[in-house]
Amino acid sequence: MTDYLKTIHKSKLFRKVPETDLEPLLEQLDSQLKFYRAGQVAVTAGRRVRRVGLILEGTLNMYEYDFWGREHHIDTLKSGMLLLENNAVSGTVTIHNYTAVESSVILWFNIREILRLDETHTSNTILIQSFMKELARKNLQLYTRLSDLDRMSTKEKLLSFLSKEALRHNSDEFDIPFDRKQLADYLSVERSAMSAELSALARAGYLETRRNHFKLLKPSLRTED
Amino acid sequence: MTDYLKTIHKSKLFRKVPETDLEPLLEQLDSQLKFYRAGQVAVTAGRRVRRVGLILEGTLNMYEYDFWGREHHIDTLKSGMLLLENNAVSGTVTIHNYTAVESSVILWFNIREILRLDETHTSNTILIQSFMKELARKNLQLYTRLSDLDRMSTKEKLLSFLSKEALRHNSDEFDIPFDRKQLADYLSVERSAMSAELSALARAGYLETRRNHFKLLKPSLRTED
DNA sequence: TTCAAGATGTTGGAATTCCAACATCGTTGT
DNA sequence: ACAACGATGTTGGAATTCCAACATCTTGAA
Repeated sequence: MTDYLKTIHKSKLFRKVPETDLEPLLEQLDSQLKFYRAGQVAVTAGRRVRRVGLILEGTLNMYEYDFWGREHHIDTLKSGMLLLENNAVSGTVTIHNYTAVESSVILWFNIREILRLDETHTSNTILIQSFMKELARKNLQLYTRLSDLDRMSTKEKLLSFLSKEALRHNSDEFDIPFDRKQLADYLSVERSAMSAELSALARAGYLETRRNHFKLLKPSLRTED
Repeated sequence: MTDYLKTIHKSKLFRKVPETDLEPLLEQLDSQLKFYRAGQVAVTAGRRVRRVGLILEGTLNMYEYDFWGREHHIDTLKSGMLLLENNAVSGTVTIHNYTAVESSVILWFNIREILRLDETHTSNTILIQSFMKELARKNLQLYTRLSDLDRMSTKEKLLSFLSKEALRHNSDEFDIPFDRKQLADYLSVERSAMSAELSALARAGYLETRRNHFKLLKPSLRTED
């Protein structure tokens, strides 16, 4: 564990815990390091979850099997991210599987331990604050993508995404963090069809784009061309 | 406030707080009741959020405006549900608007107050537990829908949704909580096209359905017909 | 029981999207 | 400068979805 104390202390979750409190806190949380080889299954769907995982090193693939046994990719989790945080808090069974795609290290800890009524150290409160912020951050992130996918056409998905990017950058001109293929995956549409739709939107005067740079155009401005 | 103490105590969030602790706790949280007429705007996008809202009575419409000024419905919030919980925790600005669709009552309270390092009453810890569970529950709910929408065709969206319903009911035969129109909205597809796709799936041997009752069929069983 | 309204299924043409194939553009390494 | 490769844009036919219109089935009220 001591080998990874620095890494743990760099994570969003434990960053604000005073360095001297970290080791006893981890002990209180009944935490444990586990090492996974590339390809090794870390978590299988169907198990009741008690501990949260914090990825210290490596990358995990998060996926699920449907009723007909087909595998579906959900997300790729990288160093610094949590896993099973929701099931651990709510004490539910996970429907997801997790496999290491490269050699990985996970810190497992019992977050509910921190909520015990009789233990109220400062570092406990700090950890709870950080943990809640992580849950809230994830919620907002899921809401954002959900509102992009909750559209009936590629055009509307694009406009939804670009609208929020403009809001996020507080400007009608901005760079997006995706290339075309990544954007198509994010919106769950086919790359070349999306590319065609972007061209159509540009022709229609909604925007200008080149690579990952975008400029959105207001209808009122468009008519003044 | 006293008029609504019973309602508050019935909510998921405050249910587990001892009844005698409730009123002082609400005071500690700097809480406040607000009343909204039908049609009245409760929250406008762009404001930094400090308090969480708990809907005690009524219904709110949650929506956003895109860059081009078009309004998009996000969700309909009913009695017992929280609003702005994520922005309040993370201290961020909300991009959503909320309007009362009928006469409504909201309890506003400062959840961060509960996380102050110097205040550690039992009821505080209980509230934090309930609040975290709500965040986690919402996260799981968003993940569920997201994985249904993250498909390229109506057929795949349906199979994803039905798979998880089967898992949830722990049975290949179950009732879904939607009628056809609601299901189409949930999956962001057109009702009649979805209806046609369901018929096609039934013909192809994936399932049997009548109204909101479904029975999923395994390929292996299908071939034995 | 009958009727009316709502829910569901079906159909055909228009529009969109998928998909594969290929052209063009940009970047990187030599 | 040039070649190679990856990213992006374009195109056409197949497949899917939208959309409107209508038929049929269910449910609840009279």
